[in-house]
Amino acid sequence: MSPHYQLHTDLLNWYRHNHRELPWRENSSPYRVWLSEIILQQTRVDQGLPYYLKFVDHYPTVRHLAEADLDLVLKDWQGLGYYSRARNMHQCAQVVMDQFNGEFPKSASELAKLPGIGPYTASAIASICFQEPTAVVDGNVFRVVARLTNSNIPINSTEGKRYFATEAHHLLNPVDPGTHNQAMMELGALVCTPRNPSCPVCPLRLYCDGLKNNRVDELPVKMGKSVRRTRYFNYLVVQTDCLFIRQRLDRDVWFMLHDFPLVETEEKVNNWSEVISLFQTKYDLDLGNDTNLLDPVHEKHILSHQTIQATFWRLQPKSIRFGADSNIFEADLEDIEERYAVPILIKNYLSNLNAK
DNA sequence: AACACGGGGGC
DNA sequence: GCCCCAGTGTT
Repeated sequence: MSPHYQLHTDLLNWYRHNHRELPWRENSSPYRVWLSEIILQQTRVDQGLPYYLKFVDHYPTVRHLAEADLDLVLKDWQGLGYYSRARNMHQCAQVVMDQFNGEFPKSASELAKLPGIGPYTASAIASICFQEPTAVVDGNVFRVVARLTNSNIPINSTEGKRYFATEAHHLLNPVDPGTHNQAMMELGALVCTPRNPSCPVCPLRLYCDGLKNNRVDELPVKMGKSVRRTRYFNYLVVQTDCLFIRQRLDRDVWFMLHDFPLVETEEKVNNWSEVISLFQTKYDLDLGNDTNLLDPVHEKHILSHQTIQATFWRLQPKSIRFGADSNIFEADLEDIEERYAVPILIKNYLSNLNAK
């Protein structure tokens, strides 16, 4: 019998009575578990749930997803963030179709070779769908184990990753690893929360060294985060019947999403003449006479590693032309709504445009 | 080993 | 308005 038998029993009893009813937990196929895990990486359940339902609806099987157009997949993903997840998910579906005959591999080590599937997602699918005894280590598990073991090792250090993965493996319930893993994560989400955890009702309170030492509020320990750089985006918004947009194809944030013709500057640009000059240089912009120049709109958009100070330079030209080698094209609002994925910064701007 | 990659919620 | 959350891939 496992030395953690009583802990396992208490945890599973708590899970049985307190877990949330979520669609991917009923009749879970590997495809649906995979879909939910990809969507829920770095994403709260509340935010990811509507996306999960949309993807199951639009792409009921891995074949549907594999055969779908990437731009439409990105459009369905719009707003979730970390768009490489959508690209890797799409590619993964194609690999599963082409190389695995439409069936997900059953072991964590095989799963981890697929695009977008790392150690966490591989363990989640293998344990939940195929009962492989492999421990998941997500942010919840890091926190639960750090408190349980009263460990000061930073969870985002190399040593921490190794240590907490080892500890999570020792804690794993070999009888039902899939449910155990889900219970650990659910405990972190509902009870052992980052702030104001509910220790008095925690099923593991009697086993928790952090609680015994009154150190729950100090755990887990984390190393300092890097600084955020500031970038200045100058967007040219051509307000005619259509809008001029472009797909972002450089190696940069929001890869493959769409925004407006853009000149990035080191400093904030404050006047129209400088903006027009910059666009003439970069895009070979040809602006007719009698162009109506409107007041610029300023928006600040904060990402995890950068702060984007965006200025929307709005103009209403009689005629306008961009150089032939740019990938700028015209689309109306309806097209953008239906077909072209845009960052939230752009979506919000367009929404305000509509409201006025 | 360090960095890049979004967006939303809590206080 | 600021702080926090956090898997995977790339360099």
